[in-house]
Amino acid sequence: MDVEQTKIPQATAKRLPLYYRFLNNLHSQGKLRVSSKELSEAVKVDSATIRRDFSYFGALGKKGYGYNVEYLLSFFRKTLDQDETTEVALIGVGNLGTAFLNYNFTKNNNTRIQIAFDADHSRVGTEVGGVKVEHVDDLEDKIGRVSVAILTVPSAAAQGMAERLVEAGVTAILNFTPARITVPSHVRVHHIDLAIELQALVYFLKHYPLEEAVEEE
Amino acid sequence: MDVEQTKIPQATAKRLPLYYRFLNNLHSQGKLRVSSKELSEAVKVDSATIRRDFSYFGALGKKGYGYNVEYLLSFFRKTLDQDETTEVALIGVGNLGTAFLNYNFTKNNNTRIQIAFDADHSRVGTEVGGVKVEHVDDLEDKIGRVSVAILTVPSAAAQGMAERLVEAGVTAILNFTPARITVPSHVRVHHIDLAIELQALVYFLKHYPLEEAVEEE
DNA sequence: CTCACTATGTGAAACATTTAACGACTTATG
DNA sequence: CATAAGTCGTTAAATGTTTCACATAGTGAG
Repeated sequence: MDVEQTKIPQATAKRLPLYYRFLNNLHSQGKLRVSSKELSEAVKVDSATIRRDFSYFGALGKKGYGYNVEYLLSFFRKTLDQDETTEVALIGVGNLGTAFLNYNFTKNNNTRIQIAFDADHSRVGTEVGGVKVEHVDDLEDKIGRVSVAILTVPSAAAQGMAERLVEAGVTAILNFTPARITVPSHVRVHHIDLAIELQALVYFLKHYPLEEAVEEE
Repeated sequence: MDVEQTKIPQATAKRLPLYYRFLNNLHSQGKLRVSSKELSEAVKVDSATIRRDFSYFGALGKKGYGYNVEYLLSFFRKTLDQDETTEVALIGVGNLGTAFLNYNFTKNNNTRIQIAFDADHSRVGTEVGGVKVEHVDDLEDKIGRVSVAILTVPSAAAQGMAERLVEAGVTAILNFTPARITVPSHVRVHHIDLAIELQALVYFLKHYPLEEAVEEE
C-alpha cells in the first residue's frame, strides 16, 4: 500500500527480478545462506552493487554471515508483489508472441498472460501455451481489466493498436515493434527492439574492444 | 580503421542504430532536412540529448537549419559500418529463434544471420526465413568465421552452448536465455531476459506511478 | 541588406549509478 | 575466551548521463 519506496533507483528496480529468480534457485537447491560475493558471481553484478541494492530495503543481511536465503526470498516476494498476480494481454500471436505464450511465466512469477489477440482468423480459437487466442476485433469486448499489454504485432500496426489498448484501459505496454509509439503521459511504455540490440552489440564489438583474447591451454 | 572514437559514451552508442533507422525512413520519404526537435518527437529522446549525441562526431548540423538528412545518413552509414555486413549465427530455432530469422535484418541493417543451428533433427535441413538450419552437433564444422551469435536455446543448454561458441571463435553473444552465462573476458555478452523485462515493467507500474490519467474528451 | 527567426553546439549544473574502502559486527576455531 | 576470518552496510569518491540555457551563426522574407 505505501508508495514510499519510490526512492529506489530505477537501475536497482530492474535488477530485483533477477535477484529474485536466482534466490529461488538457491532455495530450491536447499541453500540456507548466501553472500553478496556468491550472488555476484551468479548474476554478474558487482557485489558492492548488490549490497547497495539490498540496503535500500533496510538491513537484510548479517555481518560476517551473509543473507538468509529464506528470509531474503520472503522479503522480495512481498516487495515484488509476488502474491498478487498481474494479468497481461498479448497482442500479436506471431513467432515472438508464441515464444512469450510458451514461456512458463507462472513459475517464479507474478505475471500471467491471460488473453491473446491476433488479426489472423485461422489462429483465433486455438490455444497457445494454454492461452486462448481471440480476434483483435474483439479486443475492447474481451480485454477486461487487464492493465499490461505485450505488443508483438507488425510495426505498421503498432501505433493503432497502442491507441486502442490505451482506450481500453491499459497503462503499461511492452513494445517489441521497432515503431516508437506515442501514448498519453500516464501510460508507461518500454521498448525492446531486437534489431537495435543486435546492431548495438555489433557496434560495441567493433568499437569497444575488450581485453585481448588469451590463449587457453 | 581508427579506433579513436572509443570516447563515445555507451548510452549514445546504443541510440545510434535508432537514429540511423529513423533517418532512413525520412530519407525514403524524400525529406531533405530535419531538426533535433523533430527527431526527438519521433524517436522519443530529448532533443538536447540528440544534439549532444551527434556532437560527439563533430559538427554535423547547421545553425538555423538543422541537419541535412542525406549527409547525416551517409555519415552514420560509415560510422555504423553499414557497408560491411557482419555475419551472425543463431543457435536454437524455437519460436524466438524463428522470429529472429523471419525478421528482415538486411533492410537498413549491417547484420545478416548466416546460419542457424538446432538440436531437433526434424528441423535440420529446413530453411527458416531463408536461412538453412544445421544440426547443433555440426556447429564447430559449419560455423566458420562468424563472430557474433544469438543464443535462443533452452536455458539449461545455455552455458554449454556458450562455451562451444567461444571455443569456435565467437566473441559476442546476444543471450536470450534467463541463464547468466560465464565466458572469458574477451567475449562480450548482452543479456535480454524477456521475463525480467515484463516483471520490471510491472514493478514500475506499481511503484513508480506516472502522472494521473487525464480524462480525454 | 536588414532583421526576426531558427536551431545548433556546448559549458555548466543536475542527476544517476557504480565502485572502492573500511568500520563494525558475526561466526568459527582452537 | 581470544583471535582470525568473513561479510555487511555505508560514506565518500569516481564515473557516467541527461538536461538546461544561451551565445552564436545561418536562414529566409521583404
